[in-house]
Amino acid sequence: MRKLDKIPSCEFCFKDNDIFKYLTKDEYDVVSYIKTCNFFDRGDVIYHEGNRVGGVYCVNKGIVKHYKTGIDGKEQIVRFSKKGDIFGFRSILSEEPACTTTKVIEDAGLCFIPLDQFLSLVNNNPAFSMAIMKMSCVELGAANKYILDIAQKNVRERLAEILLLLNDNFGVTSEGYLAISLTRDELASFVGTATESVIRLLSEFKHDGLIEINRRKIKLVEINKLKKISEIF
Amino acid sequence: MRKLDKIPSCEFCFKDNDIFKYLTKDEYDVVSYIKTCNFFDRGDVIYHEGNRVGGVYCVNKGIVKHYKTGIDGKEQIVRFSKKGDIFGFRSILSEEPACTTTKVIEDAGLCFIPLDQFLSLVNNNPAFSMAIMKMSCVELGAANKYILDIAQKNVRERLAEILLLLNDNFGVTSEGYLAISLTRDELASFVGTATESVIRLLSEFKHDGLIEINRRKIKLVEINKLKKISEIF
DNA sequence: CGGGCAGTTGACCCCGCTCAAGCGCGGTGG
DNA sequence: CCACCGCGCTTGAGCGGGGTCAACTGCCCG
Repeated sequence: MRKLDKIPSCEFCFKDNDIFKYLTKDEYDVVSYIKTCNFFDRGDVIYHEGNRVGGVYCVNKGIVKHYKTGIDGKEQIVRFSKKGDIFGFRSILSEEPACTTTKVIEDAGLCFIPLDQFLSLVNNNPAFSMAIMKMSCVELGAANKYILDIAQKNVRERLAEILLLLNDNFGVTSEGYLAISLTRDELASFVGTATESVIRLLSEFKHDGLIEINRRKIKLVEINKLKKISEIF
Repeated sequence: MRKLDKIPSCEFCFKDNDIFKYLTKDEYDVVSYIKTCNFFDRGDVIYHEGNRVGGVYCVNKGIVKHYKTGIDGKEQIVRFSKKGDIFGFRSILSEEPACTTTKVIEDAGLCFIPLDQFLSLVNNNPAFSMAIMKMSCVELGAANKYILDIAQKNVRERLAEILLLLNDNFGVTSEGYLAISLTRDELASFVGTATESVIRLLSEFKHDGLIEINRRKIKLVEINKLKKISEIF
C-alpha cells in the first residue's frame, strides 16, 4: 500500500456511480473531506476473511477479487470489483466479519469511507439507502444463480459462462482481448475447478476456434457458440 | 390456496420478528389493515422464477422452499422460510423478476404486504430499512459460503453440513427428530446431488450411528461427529 | 547460467451420476 | 377385505467427468 501524494477526486464516483449519485451536495462535501485514498499493488490484501471491516471501499482504478478460502487454502473467487464499484458494505450492514478476503489483482486506487460516516449516510438518505439495498439484492440474485450453476453445470459449461461474464463486466481492450487478465489459477478459482481442467478446456476452446489465447490474454471469437455451450438452460 | 375465514393477527410478527418490530404504531396499524392472509397446502406455488413479485410475504405458519430450476427441470433449493421469516423482498428491491420459485412444503399461512406499501415503509423508516438491508446482507454471506461448499466439499461433507443447518434453523420435535420433514428428493436438491447419493449416505450415517431414520424423520444422534465430517475447514 | 514460477500435458483413478430393477407402504376400487 | 397400482425409497452395476500427481516446458529475473 502506498499513500498517494494527491488524493484523486471522487467526481467520477459521484457522477457515474450508481450509488453516490444519490448524495446531496452537503453529503458529498463531507464524504469528500473525510474519505482517504490509497494505492495498492497486485497481490496486496485489503482485508482478510473473518476480520472486521472498518468501512466501505470505492474502486477508483484497478481490479480486486473477493474470495473465500477452503480446503488446503484453495481459493474460491465469488466476485470482482472494478472502477466505480464499492465493497465492504456487506460485512458492515450484516454486522458480521468479512465473509471474503479482498486482494488486488490489478494495481488499484481505493477510496475509503469509515463505517460511521457510511452508516450515517444510509440512515439519513433513503435514496442512497435504497440504492445500497438494491445492490445487495442484485448480488444476492447473482449468488443464487451461481449456486445453481456450480451444482448442476459441468466445468466446460461453467468456463464458457464465466468467459462471457468477464466479457460483459470488463469489456475488451482495443485489440479485442478481455480487459481483465487472470492467471489460470485465478480462472480456476472462479470457475470452481482445478487449474489443469481450465487449461485443458481453454486449449479445447482454442482448438475449436471459439477463443484466441495469447499468454494470459484471452479473446472471445465465437461468442454465440460460447453462449450455446454455457446456456444449457 | 384457501382464503381464511379469520385473518390471523400479526402480533407475532410485530413482536418477535426481527423486521417488523421496528415499525411505529401508525405503520403497524396501516400494515395490519392492508395486509391479506391466505392458507396454502403442501405443493402450492406462491410465485414462479422469472415472474414479477407483487409484494412481500410473511410466514405465519408452515414452511416454504425457494428453489431454482436447472437442467431437465432439476431443482436446486437455495433456502427455506419458516414462521416469522419474510420473503419476496429481494425481487422487489433489486427490481428484478423472482430469481427462485417458492413452493409450500409444509401447509402454510402467509401474510402478504403489497409492493407499494412495503416500499413506503422502507423509504420512511430508516430502522426498518436497515433491518431489511441487514437481512439481505446476511443472506448474501450465506450464499457466498454455500458457493464455496458446493465448489469444494464432497457430497458426504455437504450432507452432514446441511443436516446440521436444518437442525439449527428448524430445531427438533419432542421426539428429537428434525422439525422439518423433507423427501429424499428435496434433500438432494438442497445438497446439490442425486437422490440416490443422499440415500446411500443417509444409510451410511445411520449405519455409523450418527443419525437415526424413521421414514422421512431424521434424528441427529452424534452431532459432534457430523460437525467433524462437515467442518473440513 | 540457474532457480523459480506459470503453464501444459499425460496417466491414473475415484467420486458420484445415471440407469435399471426391486421393495414397501398407502390409497383406491372392485 | 384384498388386489392392484403408483409413488417414494432403496440397492446394485457401470462408467465417465474431472481431480490429483508427476513430469516437462518456457519465460522471467537475478
